[in-house]
Parts: sequence; structure tokens; C-alpha cells
Amino acid sequence: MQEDQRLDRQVCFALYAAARTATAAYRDALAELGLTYTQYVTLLALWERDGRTVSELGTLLHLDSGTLSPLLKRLAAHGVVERRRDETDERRVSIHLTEAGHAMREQVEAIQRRLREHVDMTDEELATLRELAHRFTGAAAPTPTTQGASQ
Amino acid sequence: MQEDQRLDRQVCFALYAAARTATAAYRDALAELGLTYTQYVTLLALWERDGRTVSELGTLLHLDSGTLSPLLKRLAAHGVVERRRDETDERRVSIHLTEAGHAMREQVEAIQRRLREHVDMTDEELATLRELAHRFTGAAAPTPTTQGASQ
DNA sequence: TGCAAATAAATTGCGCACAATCTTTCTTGC
DNA sequence: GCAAGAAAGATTGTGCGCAATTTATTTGCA
Repeated sequence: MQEDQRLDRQVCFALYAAARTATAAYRDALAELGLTYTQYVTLLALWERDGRTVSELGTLLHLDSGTLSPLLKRLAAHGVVERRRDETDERRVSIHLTEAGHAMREQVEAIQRRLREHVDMTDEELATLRELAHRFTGAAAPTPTTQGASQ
Repeated sequence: MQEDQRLDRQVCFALYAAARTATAAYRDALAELGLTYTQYVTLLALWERDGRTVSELGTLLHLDSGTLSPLLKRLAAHGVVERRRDETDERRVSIHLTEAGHAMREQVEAIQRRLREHVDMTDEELATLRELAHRFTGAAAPTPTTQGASQ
């Protein structure tokens, strides 16, 4: 009866499906470098600025320590990053790229270029998709229960 | 150096973040019904057509039996669906909504309406986002290694 | 100064996602 | 009819993603 309830009308489902398609597209190529998609975006954040704390990465990637702690431990075990206790604040742990971590950047760039070519959409379309997805993230993020559910 | 490598330039990361924001927006409301987001989309698929097999659900939701089998077992344990061995083909298992499963539909509709109101984007913007995300899913889905990586 | 509250990470537990494997049932080619 | 292969679903194992809790450290304030 309610046509708005159909699966193919749902923006959220479209995003859910697209996001998993995106990570799937990276999967095989990243696996050759021994990386998962989330580990890859963590490296993107570190290439942009090295030495971030766990919390900073969490804010940027929208992930908490429950996800990042073991993930960073695996990246460290893999020799890609190094974890350092902050000397001025012993609660903090800063994450630093190793030589191997820096070296991966070029290979990842090649992967990104290859995947971009594989997607049959224009730059404009992808830019619009990115912008709208970004706006959606901002618009839907603050939980509705906190904002106006007291009534 | 490569500005295209920046996190906020990545379409995939925008989708990854937006999808998690979307499921997060549903989380609390669905939790009151005892549902997760993936269980919810499974119900959407069944409300549209009841009695689907595990494979059909898998095709529609882009999920495999490794995800669906335990998920459907939980939905069944929760009294929302019922699993039936197909009599003509004993390999198949068809999933049927229970009375409780049908009854949930209205409450879910209310949740959807409430969340829609909470997102400060126009119908046109959301429609464009949905369409582009859908196209992206189609465009990026066939793995690049299968298509043209033999060179 | 001292102690409660806040903050940063880590840990635990559960539910996806997904690859890989296994079991059961069906189809097929003969 | 029967063996080989395919198909459907379940199982196992790993890595997120997130809530809830725990531990360690720092801050604030009486």
C-alpha cells in the first residue's frame, strides 16, 4: 500500500548498498597490500597529517576507540604505523606512519586511479554524489531523540 | 601532494560515512522494536513480497547466506518471521512474515516519516542522492579484476 | 592539597559482512 | 538409474562498528 516504503525508494538503503559496493570495489586491490577498507581510510587520514591521536582519527572517520584500538593494533602489527604514548598527556596515543606506511601511498594512488576509471560516471555526477552524501551525513547525524523527542 | 587523495575528496568515503549515519539514525527507534538496520531492510523486502527464499533476499539486499542465515534465525527467534523448507525443492528455505511481523509495518512507517522530517534536505535532493547512489552501485559493482585486469 | 569529575584508550560483547568451506538436495548427461 | 556437477543454505573464521564498561590519567575546584 505505502509506496514510499518500497526498498528502492529508500535513500538510506541506496546509501547502504552503495557504500558496500564501494568497499567491495577496493577489496581485492587493497588485500594485495594487506589492507582492509577501514585501514585504508585510516591511512588516508594519516597521510594528510601524521601523528594524529586515536580520538582525532575517531572524529575524522566517525569511529570510536572500540573500532580503532584493535584496528590500529593490526596496522602496527603489519608494520604500517607505530603507536606512541604522548609524553605530556599519558592518556593519549598518537599514531605515526612507518617507512612502509609512507611507501604505500603511491600504490594506493594507483589503485584509486584504476577504480575511478572503472566507474562509468562523470566527474560532475561523482562530485554531486559526494556533496549530497556529505550533506546527508551532516543533516542526519545529530540523533532525532536528542533534538526534539522530549515532546 | 596529490589533492585527489584527500579524505574529503573521496566519493567512497562520503558514501561510507553517509551509510553509517543513515543506519545510526534508525538505530534507537528500531531498537525499540528489537530490530537492527539490516533486519529492518529484510522486513522491507518481505513486506513487498512475502515468502521469499534466502537467495532472493540475498540478491535484493546484496547479502549472502553467511549474513542472512544467522540474521533470519534471529528474526525467527524474535517471532517476526518463520522459516519453511520448500516442499518441492528441499534445498530452499522460504521466509514468511508472522502476524507480529506484519503488525510491525505501521510502526516502522511512523519511524520512517519521523526520520524524513528530521533530515533538512528537499525531496529533490534526496531523490538525486538516491538515484546517484543507485547508479554508483550499478557502475562500481562488477569487480574491476574480473572485467579488465587480465592485461 | 585532595578528591570528584572529565577525558583518552582499551576491553568486552553482539551483530553484521564476507570469504571459504561443508552438507544436502537437485539437475544433468549418459 | 546413476554418477558428476551445480545449486541452496549453513557453518566457520576474521574484521569491522558500536554500546557499555573498565582502566589510567588529567583537570577542576572546594
